[in-house]
Amino acid sequence: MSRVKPVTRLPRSFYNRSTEIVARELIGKYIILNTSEGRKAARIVEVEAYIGEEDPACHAACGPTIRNALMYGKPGVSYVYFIYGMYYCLNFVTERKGFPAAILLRAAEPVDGVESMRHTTRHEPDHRILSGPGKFCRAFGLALAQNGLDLTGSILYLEDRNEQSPEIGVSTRIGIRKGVEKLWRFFDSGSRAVSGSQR
DNA sequence: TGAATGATGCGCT
DNA sequence: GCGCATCATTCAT
Repeated sequence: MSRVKPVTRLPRSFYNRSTEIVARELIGKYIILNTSEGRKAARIVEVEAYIGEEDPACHAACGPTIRNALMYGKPGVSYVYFIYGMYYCLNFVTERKGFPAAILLRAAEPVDGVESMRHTTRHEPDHRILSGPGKFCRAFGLALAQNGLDLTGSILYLEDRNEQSPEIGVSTRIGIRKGVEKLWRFFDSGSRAVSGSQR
């Protein structure tokens, strides 16, 4: 007798907790995007936490601005920003309203809609298509139009497929100049889709 | 296998 | 004007 594993959509209460805990638990969860183009899904294997005004690498380090206002808002919302003149990065807002924190999605493994993602990179094996925050957004077609989406809605949301938890690796964050010492990068140490090195 | 570099535009001071 | 939570390419070892 086979039992179907329960699949649950992550509720807002999941995001309304300590960002470090949420980031660690996001590894192995699934991100789903439904658009007129079709459905895309991927398994999250790498994230970074950006926590509060005391974190010099956090966009909220200089206090609230128009740009980072979403990080001060309610948890369970997407925060998309444009960087380096070419790339978008997707974040999930965490913690209570008024406390600015978010989790950057850095890498994932393609699950559904792989064909449409493959067109965004050239000569890459499947497990590298989503291996980087800019590459992920490009493959998923995410841009500023997807900024501020409610992750408890039906367009963009995360799923817990109740799989066995992967082995979690921890390291310093990548690509930042301030706040380098914080061990706030979490990844699935068994996944080839993790960006860069695994140390 | 790793380090250096150019492309590129927006938000902030 | 400067700096940036990047990527792909080039050049060096």
